[in-house]
Parts: sequence; structure tokens; C-alpha cells
Amino acid sequence: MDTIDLLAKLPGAFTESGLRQEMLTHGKFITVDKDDTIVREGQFLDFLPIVIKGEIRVFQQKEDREILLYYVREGQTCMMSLSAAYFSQTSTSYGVATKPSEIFVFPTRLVNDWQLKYSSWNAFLIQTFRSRYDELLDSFESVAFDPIDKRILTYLKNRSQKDHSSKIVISHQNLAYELGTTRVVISRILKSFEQQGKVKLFRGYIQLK
Amino acid sequence: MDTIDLLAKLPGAFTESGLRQEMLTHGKFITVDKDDTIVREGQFLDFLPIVIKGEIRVFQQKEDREILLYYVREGQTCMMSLSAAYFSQTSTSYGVATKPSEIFVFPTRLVNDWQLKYSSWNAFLIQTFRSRYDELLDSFESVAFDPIDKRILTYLKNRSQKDHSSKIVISHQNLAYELGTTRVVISRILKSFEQQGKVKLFRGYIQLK
DNA sequence: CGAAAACGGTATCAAAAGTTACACAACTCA
DNA sequence: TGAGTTGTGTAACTTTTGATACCGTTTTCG
Repeated sequence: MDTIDLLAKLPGAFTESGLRQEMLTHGKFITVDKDDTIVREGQFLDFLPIVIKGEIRVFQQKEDREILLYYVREGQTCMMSLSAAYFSQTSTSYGVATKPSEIFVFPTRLVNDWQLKYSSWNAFLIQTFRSRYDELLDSFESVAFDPIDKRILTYLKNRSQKDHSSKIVISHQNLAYELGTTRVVISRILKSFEQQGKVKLFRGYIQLK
Repeated sequence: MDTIDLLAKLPGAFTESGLRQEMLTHGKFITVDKDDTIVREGQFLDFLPIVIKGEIRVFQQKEDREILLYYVREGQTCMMSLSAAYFSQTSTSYGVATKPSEIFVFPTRLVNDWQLKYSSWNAFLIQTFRSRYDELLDSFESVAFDPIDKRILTYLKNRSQKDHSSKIVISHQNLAYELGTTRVVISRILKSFEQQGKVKLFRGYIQLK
């Protein structure tokens, strides 16, 4: 891939051409396979990733369970990596590709340089932090105040909207992981949704109606 | 209060003297009473606050309920104000003083200037965002995975530690609000804690043992 | 092909948490 | 002082959710 192609792929938020130029100069373009681990807990971060294509699932691993933090999608960077790198700390979370992905990585020392040179970089950072916070706040409210059936429906609708498809490809088990509950509960509620005509169930996916 | 006193009160994180000097030059020092509203939803932010003394409770108001986001304490700034101001958006949350407080405010346009001039300012921002995120993540995990009795105990212990006192001044009703449940549930569990000898209950406060 | 793994349906039971209702004590303030 | 407000205790009940167990089907992969 040549420079022109790559430039075209960088998020539009980077309005300053000097910044885009520096990214190209100092950055490295890598590709990863589905299920590849990009970052693991305890790892020292000497690079900052921006996802060009694909998706990275960022989560924490506790004793028995897994906490999903967010997905890093096209044009986004990983907030956890960013702050860990900024303070020279090791990562407290994992990042795993959910599909074959293309990632742009560059040395973290540049973060500080760019903050002092490019407003659009700062805007990107603040935007990143704020929108992750808002996302988490949504999840928090949902977990704290909504009954599970509503949470499931909300999840399905969100996925449907995001994927531009009423076919949501996920197993009951994985849906249970996403929502922090168990498979049996999910199956039970989905079944009742089906009886109410809200969805149609298939092996491996759910059709939203 | 003269310049020297004020300087001494600024958070140590601002290592650059130029920054401290600018803060003093452009900032304004205000005092508020308990229960004064500093920021309300829909308000356009033209200033950024840093709390010097006291505490601001930041929350969102939904139809029926209230969501506590965080408390802004000494040396801290309000993440929500910061990002709202940065993008010239109105506030989505409220900020109310929980006690008489002293706040340092300065024009938000400076945020952008300082980002481009002072590393310690950038570090302060990233630290602010990251620690609020971590806090919220803790709450999320707690709500998602811990039974209420454990959450109550955790709350009491945290408060006790923070206030340097085993006497936690809060009504059962307000504790219920904090934890997103109802008064009856709180009373029930506290009573069982008392029978287990973990606490002693009084009107208006709880003694942790 | 055949075994193992992944997927989903369903029943039963148990536990956790919310709901409603009522009583009384303590505090506050006109 | 006395009426209204706030704070707390407690019983009885319902609802929601989780836990366990067992089943059959589909898919995967050596």
C-alpha cells in the first residue's frame, strides 16, 4: 500500500496535514488475524494503535470473569493503551482482534509531541476519552436500572443499527458474556421474545423483527 | 487572599511555573455555599473549574432518578465540564457543592492554549479522564457482579477511609440513592450487619466497627 | 466417519432483591 | 407546643434472576 492510499484511510479528524505527514513518517502499518492478541495485561506499551480496518475487542480479565470495556473500530484508538502509554504504565487490559484487521501503530513518545503541536490531535484524544466514558456510563445505567429483558432488546437493536442488518450474529452464550449474565437466562428471554413475535431465533444468530 | 497563598493551593501536578502564572493571571477565585449549583444541564460552559477547597457532586438527572457520576475534590477538575467546554457543547450534567467550597475558574479557551504549551497540563487532563473512567468502571463491575450487601459494605469502608472516620453520616434513604436501590433494602441489610456486629446504627449515621 | 464441542430448549428449584404497607421515634420549625 | 417532615424497623409478599440438570441437534475437525 502506498502513501496516498494510507493517507486516505486516516480518520478525517486529523485536519492538520503536518500531523498526517508525521503519522505516515513515524507510523507502521500492520495487519493481524482474527483472535490475534494485540495487547495483553501487564504489557509495557511502546506503541499506540489506531485501527484502520477491522475491530479490536478490549477487555479485562478478572479471577473468574471477563469485563468488556469497548471495541476499537475504524478510525479509533484505544483509550486504555493511550493512557497507559502516556504514563509509562503497563496495560491493565487485553486487546484482541475480532476479525482480520489493519492497524496503524506509532511510538508513544509522539503522543506528547503531538499534543504540543496539533490541536486536532488533542481534540481526537479528548473525544476518545469522553466517548468511552459516555459509553460506559450508558452500560452502567443499563445494568443498574434496566431489567435483563430490556437490556437484551437494547443490545439487539444497537447491534442491528450498527451493523445495518436485522440479523444479529451471536450465540446465546456470547450474548450472556456481553451482558454479564448466563446462557440459560438469555435463552429463556429470547424464547419469550420469539413468542411475542419480536425476534426469530436461529442457530448462531437472531433475526430482529 | 494574595497570590502566594493561592499559588500554594494549586495542585502539585502543575509543575510548570509558566502555567501556574497563567492560571493566576487569567483565573478567578470564587466561593460557593453548600447546595449551590455550579453547573446545570443545558448550560453553556465558558469557564473551567478547579476545586481548591470543598467538594462538588456531579450527577445527571433522568426522568425519575439521579445518576451520580463523581465528586470533584481538592485539586481536581470536572471532566464533564472540560469536554463539554472543549467542544463548545452544553453541559449534560449538574454540579452542586456538597459543602462550602472554593473554586478556581478560568476561561475555557485557555484549555486549548495550555494543551499546546504545557505538558503538565496535558498530563493533568489525561489523568483526569483516565481516573474518572477507572472509577466508573469500578462502579460498573460492582453493580454488575456484586450482591447488594457487599456493595453496601464496600461503600461504607470507602467512605470511612476517605473521611478518615468510622462514623459515616448518611441516611438510609440517601445511601439507597447512591447505590441505586431502595430504602427498605438498605435498612434490612444494615440491620443484619448490625446483628453480625459489623456496624452500629444510629439516626442519621452509621458507625463502622 | 465418528467423537467432541458448540448450540440451544426447558424444567425445577433457590436466592436475591424489590414492593407495599404500617408503625413509631426523632427532629424541625412556625 | 404541636403539626409536619424525616428517619428507621419490620412483616408479608411478589418478581426477577441465577443455578443446576438434562436433553437433543448441529457443527467441527482429526
